[in-house]
Amino acid sequence: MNAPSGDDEPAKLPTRPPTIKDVAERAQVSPMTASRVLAGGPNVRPQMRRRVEHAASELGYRRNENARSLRPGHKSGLIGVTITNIANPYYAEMQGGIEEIAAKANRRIIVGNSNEDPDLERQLVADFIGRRVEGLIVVPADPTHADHLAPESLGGSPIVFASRSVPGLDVDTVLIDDLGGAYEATSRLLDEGHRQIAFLGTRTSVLTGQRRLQGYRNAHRDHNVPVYEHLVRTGQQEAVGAERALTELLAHEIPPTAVFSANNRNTVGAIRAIARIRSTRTSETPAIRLIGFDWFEFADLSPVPLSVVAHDPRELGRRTAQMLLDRIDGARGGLAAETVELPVYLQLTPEGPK
Amino acid sequence: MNAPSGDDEPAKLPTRPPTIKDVAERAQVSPMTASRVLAGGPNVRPQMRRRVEHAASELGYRRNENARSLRPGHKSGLIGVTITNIANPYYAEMQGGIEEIAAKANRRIIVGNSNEDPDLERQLVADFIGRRVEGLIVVPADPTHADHLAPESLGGSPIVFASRSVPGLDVDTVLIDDLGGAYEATSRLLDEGHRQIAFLGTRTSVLTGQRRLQGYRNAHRDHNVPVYEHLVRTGQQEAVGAERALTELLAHEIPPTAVFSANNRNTVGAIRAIARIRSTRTSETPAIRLIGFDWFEFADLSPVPLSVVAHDPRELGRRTAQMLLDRIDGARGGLAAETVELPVYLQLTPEGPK
DNA sequence: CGAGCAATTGGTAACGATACCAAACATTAG
DNA sequence: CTAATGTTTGGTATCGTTACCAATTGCTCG
Repeated sequence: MNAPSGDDEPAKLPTRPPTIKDVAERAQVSPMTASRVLAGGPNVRPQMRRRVEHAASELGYRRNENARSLRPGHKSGLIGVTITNIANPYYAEMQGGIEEIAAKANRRIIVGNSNEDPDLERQLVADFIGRRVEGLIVVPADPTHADHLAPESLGGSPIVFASRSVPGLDVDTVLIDDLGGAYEATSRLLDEGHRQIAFLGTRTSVLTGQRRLQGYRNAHRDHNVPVYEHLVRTGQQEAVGAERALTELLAHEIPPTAVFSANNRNTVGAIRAIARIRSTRTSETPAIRLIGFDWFEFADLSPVPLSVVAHDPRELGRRTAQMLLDRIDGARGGLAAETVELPVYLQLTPEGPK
Repeated sequence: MNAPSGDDEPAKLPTRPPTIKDVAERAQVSPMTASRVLAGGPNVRPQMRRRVEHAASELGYRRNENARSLRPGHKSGLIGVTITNIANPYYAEMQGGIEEIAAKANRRIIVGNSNEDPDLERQLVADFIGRRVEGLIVVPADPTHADHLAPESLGGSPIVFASRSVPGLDVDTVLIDDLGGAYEATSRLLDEGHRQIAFLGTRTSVLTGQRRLQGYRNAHRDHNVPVYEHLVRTGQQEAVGAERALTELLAHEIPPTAVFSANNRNTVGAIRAIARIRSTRTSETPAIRLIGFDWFEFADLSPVPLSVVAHDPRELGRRTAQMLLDRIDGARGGLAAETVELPVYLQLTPEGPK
C-alpha cells in the first residue's frame, strides 16, 4: 500500500504507468470520481477536483486511450495511411495535407510504407484494422492485386484512395487530372508546331502513367498528327533510365524536337540528356522543347527551357482526408463512391505551386 | 440470438466489428478456444482449429489490438514521431528511414506535425503517451521550450531526438556533423584562396544553424582569416530571402568571391542570385564559388558551379529509430544518454547521396 | 423541523482479449 | 481394468476506463 497523501516524495520509479486507480487512491477518492474529474465531467466539488488534479499531476498520470477506446461508442481517433513510398517528396507533401486535415479533426495518422508491394500493403491494412482505425487512406500499390482493399474486406472502415485508382472497386478516390494535364501539355507542343514529340513515362501498369500516355495520344489524335511510336518510351522509373532513353532517341534518324515527360523522374532525366547533348554538339543543334508533368522546384534554374504541368500534392492530401472524414462522420453515408479529379496548371514560366 | 452454424448467409451488416465471442459462437466453441486458435496456441484439435479459422474468416474477424495491448505485458507496438515539418523532403526521407527500421521491428509509427510550434508538440507528445507508444522520436521544435520533452515528464517512455538537440536535456540524440561539415566546406573555400566568403543561413535560434555558423567561424579562425561580419547573413528561412540577401551582398563594395550556404533553401536562393547577376553583368564578373550544406538533387544541373556538403537523412532516421528500439528492448537500459553525430561528405562534384 | 429535491459520490458491470487454473477427456502402462 | 499421465477445453478474473444506477449528502422551502 502507498503511504497516505501526506507523503510528498516524488517516488519516480514508474515501472508501470499510473492508472486512474493510483490517482484515485492518492487523492482519497473513488476511481469513478477521479474519472469524472479527468474527463471534465459535471457535479464535482471544486475541492475534490483540485485533489484529483493534483494527484494526477504528481503521478504524471495519462489516461490510457487504448483502454478508453475499448468502451462502446468510443473511437480510436486513428487514421491509417499506406503510401507506396513515404520518402518521395510528392507523397511527403500529400501526407502533410492529410495530417493537416486529420489534426484539425483531432485525429492522428498512423503511417506505413507499402514500398509498391501489395503483400506488404495487405499486412499494413490488416494491422490498421486491428488497431481499429476509423478509416484508411491508401495509395494503392498494384490495382491488379487489391482484393484486400475492397470495402467488404475492411470490416466497415471507410477507405479512400489517393493519387491512384483501382478500376474494379467502388471506392472514393482522389486523383489529379492526368489525362487533361497530359492532353494540355501535348496540345501545347503541337500548337507550337512540333510534330515529333517524345513521350517519357513510367511503367504503364501504373494507372497514372497509363492515363498520361492516353492524354498524349488523344492530343495527337485531335490535332490529326500521327504518333511516332518509336518516340514513345515507357518503363523509366528513375531519372537515369529516362536520361538513357532520351539520349537514344536524340541519336535516332527521326529525333524528337520536343519532349513530354510524364513525371518528375523522367523530367530530371530529360533535362540531363538535353543538357549533355547540347554541350557536345554546340549551337548548330536546335533547342529541344520540354514540358514535364509534376511541378519541380528548380524549373527556373533548369539549363534547358522547361514548362511544367503543376499540381498540388498537399491539396490532394487535404481533399482525400476530408473525403474520408466525411464518410466517417456519416455526412456522406449512403452516397455512392465518388472520384474527384483535381485540376492541373500548365505553367509555361514556372513560379511554384499554388 | 444468431442462428446456429447451419446458417450460411453472408449477413454483411457489421454495425460493429466482430469480437472473438462472435467467432466463438459461430464456431460453437468457447471464446478461450477461439483465442487460442487465433493466437496460434498449442493443444488444439485440428478440427477445432479449422472450425474457428473458418468462422473467423467468414465474419472477417480482426483481433482488436487495443484490447490486446490492455493485458499486462503487452505493448502497443507504436512509436510516436513528431516532426517540425512533415512535408519537407528532408524530413520525409528521415521518416522513411524511421519507418523502415520500425517496420522491421514490427512496429508502426504514428506521426504528427509540430509545425515548429512547441505547444502543438506538447499536445502531440501527450496524445502519444496516452496511446501508450513504446517510444518517441522527436525533432524538437524549440530547445528553449522543451520541458515536455524531458524524460521525467514522459512517464517512462524512451525518447530520442533527431536532427536537433536540446542542450539542457539528458536524452539520446542523433545529429549530423554540422560543425564539421561547415568547417570543412569553409576550409575548402579558404584553401582555394577565397578571403571574402559569404555565409547564408537560417535563424541562429535553430541549433543546427548556430552550429553551422560556428563551423564557418572556426575555419576562419584556424586559417587566420578574419570574418567580414557584413558577409554573414542569417535569418533566411526561405529561398527568396536568401536570394535577396546575396543579391545585396554582391552589390556591396566588398562583395564575396565565394558563398557558403548553410542549408538547402539558402543554396537555392544563392544559385538564383548568382545566376541572375551573371546574366546581367556578363563575362567581366568573376565566377562566384558556391558550396551548400545539404545534398541537392540537381546540383549537377545548377547553372553555377556548386559543391555540396552531403548527408543522408534516411540514415539519420534509421539510426534514430535503432537507438530508440535499443532503449525499448532494454539493450541499453542503464546507459547514459548518448549523442551521435553522423558524418557528412564534401562532394565537389555531386553525384547523389550514399 | 422535516419533506422534497438537487448535488455529489461510489459500486458494479462491461468493453475485447487472454493468462491461469480446473475440469473433462483420451491414452498408455502396469 | 485401473491408475497415472497427457491432451484438450472451458470458467473466471483481469487489464484501464467509464456508463449507469444507487446511495449519500447538503440544501431549500413550506
